[in-house]
Amino acid sequence: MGTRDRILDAAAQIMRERGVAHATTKEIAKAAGYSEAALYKHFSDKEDIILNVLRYRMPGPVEARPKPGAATVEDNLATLARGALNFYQQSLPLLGGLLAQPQRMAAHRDAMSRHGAGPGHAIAGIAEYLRAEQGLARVGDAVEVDAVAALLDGACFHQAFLRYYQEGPAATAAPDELARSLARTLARGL
Amino acid sequence: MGTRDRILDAAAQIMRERGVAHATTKEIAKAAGYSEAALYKHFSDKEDIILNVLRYRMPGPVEARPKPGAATVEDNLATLARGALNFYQQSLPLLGGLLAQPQRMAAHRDAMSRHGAGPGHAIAGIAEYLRAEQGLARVGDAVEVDAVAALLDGACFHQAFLRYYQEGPAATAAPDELARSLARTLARGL
DNA sequence: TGTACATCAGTGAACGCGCGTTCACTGATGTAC
DNA sequence: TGTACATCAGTGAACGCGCGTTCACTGATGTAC
Repeated sequence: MGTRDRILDAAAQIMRERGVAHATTKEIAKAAGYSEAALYKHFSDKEDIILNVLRYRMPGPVEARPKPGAATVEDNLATLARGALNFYQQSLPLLGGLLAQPQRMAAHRDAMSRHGAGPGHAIAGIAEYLRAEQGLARVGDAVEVDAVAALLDGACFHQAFLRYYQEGPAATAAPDELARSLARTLARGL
Repeated sequence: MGTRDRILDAAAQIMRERGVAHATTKEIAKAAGYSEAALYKHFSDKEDIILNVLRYRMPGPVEARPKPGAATVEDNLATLARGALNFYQQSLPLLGGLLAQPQRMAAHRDAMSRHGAGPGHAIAGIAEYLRAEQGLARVGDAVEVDAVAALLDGACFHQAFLRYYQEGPAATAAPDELARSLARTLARGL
């Protein structure tokens, strides 16, 4: 693993565990095992480090996309909810730093949209899955799939936020029953 | 209006419009129309100012609690959604600053819980309303009202976040159709 | 009414500190002949 | 094989800056006699 990666890993870890405010050049260098000066051999400035963490150290998008037609729709929604809860629980501490500085947020947003990623992307994925199920007649045609996706993803985002708020960086994982009850409730209207 | 209030107003405005990172003693004092030294006649330190903003300059909790039994449940959910969207859109910029510093978050959480307030409080209000409707047989007994409340409030929180992320501090209000489609979709399963 | 003193909101200027950043430098590795 | 030079990752020490904070002070208002 190269120096560059080690620096990004160190910065990401500090941001996650102690918040962006603690991610100073001194702390990042110390955690990475280099001098502060070394940071500047690999990044143009500190902002460059932070933005690269935000770009390349965000947890990957949810892996397990359920197959339309397989299992039950309710179970699949629960799977999606579990993935979203997990994703948001990992990425919130990094996103949090963005909110503190609207101008950094703008830089991040532009970088992400060129990337085709960013928050809100998950909603599109859930809606896409639901539309496929609509094609298979397992979800009613009158169902507003975008609203369902917004409800499910939003609830997961909010729950992740609440857990982070209440327990801090070391927050425990949300109980599996949460994902199931959200899916169960939404499935009633499909 | 006293000096103390003017200082808190100035700090709140800066935090909302430019982020906590810009809420320095210099900027706060300038916006309030006093010297920096004056801040210390009214607050013990800067942290004290920030925490007081978080406590007393958060938008008030949602005002319009719909009456159980009146109108339709769906309309009432839409009203609750509108209130939540509005509330979160105003308070997110302030909450954002908390996420950047877990230790400040802890201080805020303790202060809020002693207060009986804080994020997540809205969910309890929505669930309470739904339970009342259950008593009136306008909502099925099998409905998990806590899940419905988590979905509705979570979606509003998330949408407010997405708008803030995409448009910054001057984000426009969410379209009314959003609140209605969320309510409509949830009402299908009641 | 006048005098002497107390109180207190607010100030200008300075302070130390930690931050991000840059500097001249080192020492290891590669390369030309 | 040995010598001379180039390259480059990484360093220790210093830099300037903006931050939060404190200091001695002012000037207005109140109060006792």
